[in-house]
This record gives sequence, structure tokens and C-alpha cells, in this order.
Amino acid sequence: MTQISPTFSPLYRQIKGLILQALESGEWRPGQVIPSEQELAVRFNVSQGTVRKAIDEMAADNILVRRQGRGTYVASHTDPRQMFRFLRLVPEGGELLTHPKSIPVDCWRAKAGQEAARALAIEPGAQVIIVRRVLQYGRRPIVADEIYLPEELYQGLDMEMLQVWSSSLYSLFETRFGLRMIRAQERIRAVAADRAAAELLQVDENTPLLSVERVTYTYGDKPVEWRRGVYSTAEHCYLNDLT
Amino acid sequence: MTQISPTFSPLYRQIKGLILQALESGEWRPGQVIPSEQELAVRFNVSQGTVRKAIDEMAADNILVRRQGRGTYVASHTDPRQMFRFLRLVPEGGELLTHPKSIPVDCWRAKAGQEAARALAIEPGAQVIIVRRVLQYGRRPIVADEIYLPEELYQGLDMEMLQVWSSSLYSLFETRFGLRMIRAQERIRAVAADRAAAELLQVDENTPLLSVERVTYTYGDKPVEWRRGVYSTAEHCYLNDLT
DNA sequence: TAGTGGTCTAGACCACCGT
DNA sequence: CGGTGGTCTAGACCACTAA
Repeated sequence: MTQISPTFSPLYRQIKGLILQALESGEWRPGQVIPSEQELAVRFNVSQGTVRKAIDEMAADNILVRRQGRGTYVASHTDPRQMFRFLRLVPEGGELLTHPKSIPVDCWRAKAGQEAARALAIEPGAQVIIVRRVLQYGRRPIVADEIYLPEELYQGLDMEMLQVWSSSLYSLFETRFGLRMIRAQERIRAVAADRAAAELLQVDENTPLLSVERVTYTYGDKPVEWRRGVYSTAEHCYLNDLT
Repeated sequence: MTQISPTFSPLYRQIKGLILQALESGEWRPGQVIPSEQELAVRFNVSQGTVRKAIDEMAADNILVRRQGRGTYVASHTDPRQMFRFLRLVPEGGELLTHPKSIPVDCWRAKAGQEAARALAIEPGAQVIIVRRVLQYGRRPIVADEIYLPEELYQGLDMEMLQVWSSSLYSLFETRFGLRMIRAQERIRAVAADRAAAELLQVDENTPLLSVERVTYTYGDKPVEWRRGVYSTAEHCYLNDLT
């Protein structure tokens, strides 16, 4: 009489799925409050405790943010604390003091090559937008990036938009294209600066640099951004907490 | 009549503290079962739910491991799944297939320099043990490390012990010196291979390498290991998940 | 003061494990 | 089968926020 359950999923996970669906559908937008636990409990016909457990997990996933006494909010890259959530590069010795600044260098359309297509899970030859930019800490260029975006999801993105937008790229993507970056994966290697990188970062050719490749995912583990860049680590370092 | 609480700490956190104390005191050793939630609830005179929440946090911290139907265990670096928990270097393209192998090269005692003393929060000039070793993936040397350990905590560590111990260093430290590594922090830069590194890793001098500096902490955020090493990233990369 | 999330409890039942 | 952790519920009270 016991239940055979190869696909057993507890109630709170199903609730989590329903809340995720509502988020994907845009029912509640980044930065906004979602309904109270009590309201959601009524809506989904479960107890408040079950909703709570679903929300707990989503808060741990950085998808929702709890604020005691106020409510539960949809996480947003517009929030200054989330703005550089994925950036691990910090000035030598200390934590991050002042926010780096993104300087767009170039922006064009092209067909996706093998690598970009694989990283973004799109057809080779599909249209992509490529953004080249530099990240400055203070007045020093520290990061030189090339960012590959599936054109389909970023229609209308151009140099002007990049120049006008003074804060982080992800807050632009979220605001203009409704894209929520949930998680990312980076692959890091050491490389020698080629001429182009040396010029952008104002270092000598062949200076050792960090090569950082990042794939960023939205809901449902869908990749929506691929970037490859080089980091100058003369006065900065990549800081990683292992837990 | 309401409580003024500048130091308010919920019950379950106090319970967490008590369980941590018991762990530090060695009441339950790595790999062993701790008492059931019900037993702990009786012992600490709280409800099972409160104990559960304390254990939930400690499981999230990788200090305890829950096993349904069996009990809750003290996490151990002897467990194959935890053995290389802090190692982020993986073969190009894929995840980790076969475990790397640690080859000790040298081991000696010295006085802590400025850097080591600061990293380990000990007095400059205090006695430290320095271990030099190489990590091999298959037959290739990929990592060359220098590991600094406060002598006080690792009394009796020598080359023979390092050579006899075939598995990971942390499982040795745990088993022989009762040291549980809880978390670590790494600082990563790009450097050019010097002659010594080039020789150990069998690469050309000036090859770009990852420079990785790690401080490892035990209970109470006490640093108990400092290591600095270089990683060859020709066929491997440092893989980091951002969440 | 009303409403939100945060804590704590008690009890019922389920899924999993070893014997 | 008995014991463990895992889920779900219901209700009481606390801490925080905003109006």
C-alpha cells in the first residue's frame, strides 16, 4: 500500500515551482513585493509553513529577498547590493570600496560561432550581439570583456543604450529586456596579454592575465549570456569563498 | 515589558552554538552519528523543530550531513565526496573524473614571516611547518603548493607521514591532528612561471600560471592553514559557480 | 496599531534505512 | 518492524516596519 514514488516531490517544492512560474510570467516584477505568505497559502491552498519553506529556498537561491516587517521582494540587479553580485574581482587587500564603471567600446551583430553557440545553447549561425567593453576601478582599466548575447532576447540593444545606461549591464538587461540573471558559472585560466588586451588594459604585451569565461543563466537554467574577458591582477585579485 | 534585545539570538542559534561546542570538544568525531533530533531536543529542553532548524543550518554550512532513515553525521574530509571539496581545478571541458594525487616534495620547520603570521593570525617568528608538494592529475603535475601550518597544531607532522598517507591532506589533518576544515577563502592572480615552478610543473619559464592563495578556517573562524600555489591551466581550468 | 516575516511548539503522517 | 530524518499542519507569540 506504500506509494511508489520515483518522481516524488514534496508539496513545498511544487509551490516553489508555481511561484517560479508566476515570476517567469512577469506577474511580479524585480524589485516589487510579492503577496504575503498568508495570501499565498490561501491561493495555493496549503499552510503558511509550506509556503514559508518554498520561499526559504528561493531566498537561499537569491531569487527572492525577505525583509522582516515589510514583505518578500523579487530580487533585482537594480539593487546596489546585487549589482555586482557575480563580480569577484576586488582591490588588493581590501573588499570592494567603490563600484567599478563599465565603459562600452564597441557593439555589433554577427553569426554565432561554434563556441558561442554551444555556450548559449543556440544554433551555430544564429544571430548574436557582441559587446566589447572595459571595466574601470577608479580610473584604471582592469577588465576587458567580450559579451555574446542571443539577438532574439536583446532586440534593440546598441551602443547608445549602453552609453546612456550608467549602472551595471545586468540591471540594464533586467530593466530593458526583462531578463533575470539567476546564476552563473566561470572558468578561469592564466594567459599572456595579446596586443589588443595589452592596449585596453594599459599593460605590457605578454603580461600574465586572468582569462575568465562566464555563462549566465536565467530561470530554468537557460543560458542567456556568454562572456570572455581578461582581468589585470597587478593591483586586484579574484576573491573566492569556499564553503 | 517587551524584551530589549540588542543581542537577541533565537533559540535555534543558541542550540547551534551548543552543538558546535560539543563538536569542538570532540564529543562526536568526524564520520560518526550524532544523537537523533528527538534525543537532542530532550537534552537541550527544546522542541524537535528547534533542533531541526539548528541542524538545518549546520548542514547548509557543511558541518553536519543528514542521511534520511539513518541519522545525522559529522562531516568528514575522509568521505570521498568531501575529500577535494575546496579544489576547484578540473580537467578542461569536463567535471572531475579521477581524483588528483598529492606528492610531497619537502617538509621543514621555520619561523613565520610577516605574511604567514598575518594569514594564520599568529605571532611573527612563531614556529611553522612548511610543506612543499605537487598535485598530479593522472601523471601530469598541475599544481605546485607551499603549505604553512602553525607547528603548535601539527606536532609530529613530517615527510614520512605525508608519504604514507595516500589520500587528501585534509583527511590526514583531521585524522591525525583532530582539525576540521570548515571554510576557506582564495585569492587568485595571474603570474609568470619562475624557474622553480616551471621545473615542478614541467612547463616553460614565464608560462602564465594561476597564483592561488588560500586561508583555511576551522570552528570559530580560526585560521589553521595558509597555502600559496601555482596552477597550470593549459589543460585544466578553475571552475567557479556563482550564485 | 495593523500587517509582515521570524520563532517556537506539538502532533500527525510519510519516506527511507537497517534488521 | 522500529527508528531516523522529511513533510505538513495549526496556532501562539515575538520582532520589525510603516503609517
